[in-house]
Amino acid sequence: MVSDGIDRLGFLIHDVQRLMRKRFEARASGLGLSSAQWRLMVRVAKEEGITQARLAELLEIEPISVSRLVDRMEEGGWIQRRQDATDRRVRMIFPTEKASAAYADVKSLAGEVYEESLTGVSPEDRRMLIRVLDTIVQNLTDGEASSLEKMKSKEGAAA
Amino acid sequence: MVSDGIDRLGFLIHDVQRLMRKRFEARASGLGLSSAQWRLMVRVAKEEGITQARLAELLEIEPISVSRLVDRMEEGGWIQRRQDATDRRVRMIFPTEKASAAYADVKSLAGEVYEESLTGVSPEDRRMLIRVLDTIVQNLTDGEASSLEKMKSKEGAAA
DNA sequence: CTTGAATAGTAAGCACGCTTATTATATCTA
DNA sequence: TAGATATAATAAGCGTGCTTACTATTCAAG
Repeated sequence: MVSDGIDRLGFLIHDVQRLMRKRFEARASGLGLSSAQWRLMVRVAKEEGITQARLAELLEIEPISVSRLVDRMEEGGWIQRRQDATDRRVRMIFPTEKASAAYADVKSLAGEVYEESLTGVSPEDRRMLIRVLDTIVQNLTDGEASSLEKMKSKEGAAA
Repeated sequence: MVSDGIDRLGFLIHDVQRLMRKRFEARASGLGLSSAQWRLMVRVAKEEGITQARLAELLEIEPISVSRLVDRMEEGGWIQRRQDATDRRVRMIFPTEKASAAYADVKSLAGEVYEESLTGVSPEDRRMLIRVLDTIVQNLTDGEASSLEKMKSKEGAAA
């Protein structure tokens, strides 16, 4: 019954995440960009001027974690904080020239890691993998009251 | 070509790992046991008296990380360090009564998290998921010279 | 036996997540 | 308008990983 390895799921996911992060960071180490910083950079590239609070929502980490991540990325010259003219509480985040220049390179670097990870995995299995991982995220997100009201267009599937 | 979502693989794996860890720790918080501590406890349960160096190999973390994890677990009353009679460099790790008593409960707790994660996923897809994750681990482990000489019974598949 | 390399464990200090608490500013309400 | 409440960001301190450097001990040569 459990001999299909489901009892190893947590350990496997943990190992896969660790190994993928490790390999990505080994490649990106020349740039001085960590995987956490890359995740944030993707959001900033998609929405320049995004606030830290919004980043915390999207990345699903705490505002304080964003604050310190942004500290280090500002030091590293990847992003820049700017005041919002209408709300002085807010810091808007913009990518620097350096970030914009590196973006495509880092993205293809991430793609390489994914390809290497999936060597020998058929296209059907790849699709299924993504589908199952999406399902797991949904299963673990629903009913967690994740401080987001994103269940707008989701109905009928919840237990 | 990339519209199958493979370009999200890293983010997905990251999210799944984070959510599973979070849910596990929410359940186990009453016990005061983190997921890292649980991973170590499993190894100690399987091989009482295991050394810290061996734990570092099996968990694939650095010896210093084991050292501090063991510090906290000793404080928490989960494990006990004992001297090796024949080699005074070595610390052998033993589970405490408390650990042995909690083991089965925590294990079934982990099982619950896996079940909840996989709600709505067919048995075939579950098997495939485990198989693909195993493949990814192998893909990312081979050629990394992971300080382990575990490629004893592995031949013919390496690039 | 003594020197030198290897091995087991730890210390110090960093990255990135957390919880809890604080400051500054906006907004709502009485 | 004044006071309460909410929101954006940060501070302090912890857990778990890392790198680099160190101590203690064992083992291998000579």
